[in-house]
Amino acid sequence: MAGHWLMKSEPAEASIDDLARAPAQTLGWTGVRNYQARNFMRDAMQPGDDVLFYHSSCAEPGIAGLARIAGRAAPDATQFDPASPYHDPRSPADKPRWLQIDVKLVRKTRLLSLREMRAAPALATMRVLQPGNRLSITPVSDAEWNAVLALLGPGA
DNA sequence: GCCAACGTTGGC
DNA sequence: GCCAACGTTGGC
Repeated sequence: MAGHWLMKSEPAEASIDDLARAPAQTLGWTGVRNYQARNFMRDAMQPGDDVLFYHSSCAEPGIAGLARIAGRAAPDATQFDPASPYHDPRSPADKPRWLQIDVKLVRKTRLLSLREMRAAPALATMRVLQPGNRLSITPVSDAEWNAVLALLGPGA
């Protein structure tokens, strides 16, 4: 069975609508600058894995759509771009420190708000809901994935 | 290896 | 804008 993940994005930077408008409805997930999240991309994420696309740091945080991992982890070019806010001068060119992975839209859903997620007992175990969690990529269990789909409702 | 200082995240 | 939680840095 494919793995499941929740990936956070600030909609001001990359929203579910940006993903829908992207060529092949696919975006490279760049800008991850946390080792744990990078290691998920490098070691655990597989093409075909399911993704909950989560909007963070915005007026209505929550799950905004479903997506899928569309490739393998590869060096994130923004780390070598001095003009990028994600530039990392300490990353060796011959041994890139940061990775990205392609994410392809499955479909936009209704917004499953953070408030609604917190209110759902079936989602209480979700990593993203744990106090103090800041990871931008977190694993999602089969049960959590199914519970999210059930909450999204028919047609989701 | 410790740990204080600092920067970032992200909901509110 | 606030602030708590967390990760990273760097001096020692």
